[in-house]
Amino acid sequence: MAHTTKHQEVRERVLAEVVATMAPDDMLPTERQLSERFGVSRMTVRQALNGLRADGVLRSVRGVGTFVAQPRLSKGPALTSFSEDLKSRGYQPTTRVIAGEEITAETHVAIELGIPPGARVLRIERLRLADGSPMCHEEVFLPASRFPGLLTEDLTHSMYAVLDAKYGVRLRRAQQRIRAMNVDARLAELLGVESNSAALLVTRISTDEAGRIVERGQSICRGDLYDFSFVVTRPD
Amino acid sequence: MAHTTKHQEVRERVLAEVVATMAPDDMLPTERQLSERFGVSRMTVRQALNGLRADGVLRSVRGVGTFVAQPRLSKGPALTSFSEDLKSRGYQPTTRVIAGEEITAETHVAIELGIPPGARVLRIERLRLADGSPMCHEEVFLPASRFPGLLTEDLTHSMYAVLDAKYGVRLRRAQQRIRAMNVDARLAELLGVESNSAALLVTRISTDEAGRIVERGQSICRGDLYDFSFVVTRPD
DNA sequence: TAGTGGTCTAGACCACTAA
DNA sequence: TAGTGGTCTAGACCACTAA
Repeated sequence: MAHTTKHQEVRERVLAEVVATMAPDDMLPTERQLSERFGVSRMTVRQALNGLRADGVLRSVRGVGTFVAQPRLSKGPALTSFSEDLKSRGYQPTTRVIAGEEITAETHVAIELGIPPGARVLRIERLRLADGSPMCHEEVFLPASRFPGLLTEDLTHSMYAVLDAKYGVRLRRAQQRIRAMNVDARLAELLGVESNSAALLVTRISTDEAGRIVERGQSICRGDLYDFSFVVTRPD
Repeated sequence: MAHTTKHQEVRERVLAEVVATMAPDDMLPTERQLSERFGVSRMTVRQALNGLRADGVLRSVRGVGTFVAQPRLSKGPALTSFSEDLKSRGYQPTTRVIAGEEITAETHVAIELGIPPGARVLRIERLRLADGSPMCHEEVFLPASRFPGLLTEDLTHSMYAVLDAKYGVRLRRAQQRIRAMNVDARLAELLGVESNSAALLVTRISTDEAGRIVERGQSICRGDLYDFSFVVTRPD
């Protein structure tokens, strides 16, 4: 893993050299000590620790210190690929690639990807099926510069697996948004439903382990076959 | 709202004085300009903007600028009432009670509530509006034995607040399920949309702090006005 | 080249705790 | 009082873009 910034390096070293040797609730060296030890300013240490605090690895108490957190139970829905999802439910996932092309990003896509407007992006349009029945229509945008040759890969299975195997990119989290929509005639035909049927429109912006935006994806899922379940809790 | 830090104040002022006057994809003043305008250092501006970036309000591109993100009038993963949701976004929530009655539970409702089939339940049907526009249609079932007199209460505001104030029942978590549906003619008229429009159908089973099931609710939310946003993470 | 956001420094002071 | 993390400053340089 190539690190480009000091705070990323500090983060890795804190994990490997400090946290790894400690138990939950142990107190870390102070920020000033870590700053001296790693030869960086305290603000840089804080940038590294803030990431670990946000990820639930550490927790800090003002006036006291910074502690190793209890190992976190995974909460909330998981980021899984369509292929994984269906396999774990006993279906046979297949994929029909409708389009794979390199184009100039529209403004809003570029901004969502965090790249300059006018930059080149890969657009991949696929139909995902379960046991041969269309389940959802998927359109994904990725920065072209980061994934050279992706379009020549086999995209009839998990694209996420290709990103990992070929580019070493592993998705870590995604911001998802769910809306309802009526499908138009073209989508209706692709999905095998009547025109104007209700569908779930799921858009997501996925980031890798370094927090960089990897893809902007959009899935249009058949309303009669798909639902999303999750638990919500009351904030205290 | 009492602000304790400069960057919180900067955040509020950026929202109120800058973002509020702009459209999605518009570019904000530069960080250096904001720093001068608000009389704080650039690092403090960045702390404020970083929060807004994390919240999806802004998006930045290195070498280019910082932009207003597409708006999301979205519901997060917290269990909040419709009334709370809308107030926190600056809308005026109102409620039209369509029905409030005590009936014999249908089998599947009883089972979802964990009460004997044939037990009495309260059925409350309401239309929820924001600034006078219909947002969603709500149908809630509660065990009648636990909430005597609920139907005579004022149900034109938050029902959850009534449950708390009158019965000491506070909802703690809910299992939610989101699907897409086409609205029928009656719902279309209530919601002020065309017949067959897509809507989000959200069903939930809510439990109190003791883990007892309190309600089985169903909201049909206008697809053009509502969405659900949440973050998913990859399990390790 | 000029301008942007991203990172980093070497301090300073503040709020809070006594882990 | 001593020590911690939290905030903030006034710079500097870097990576990147040409919105």
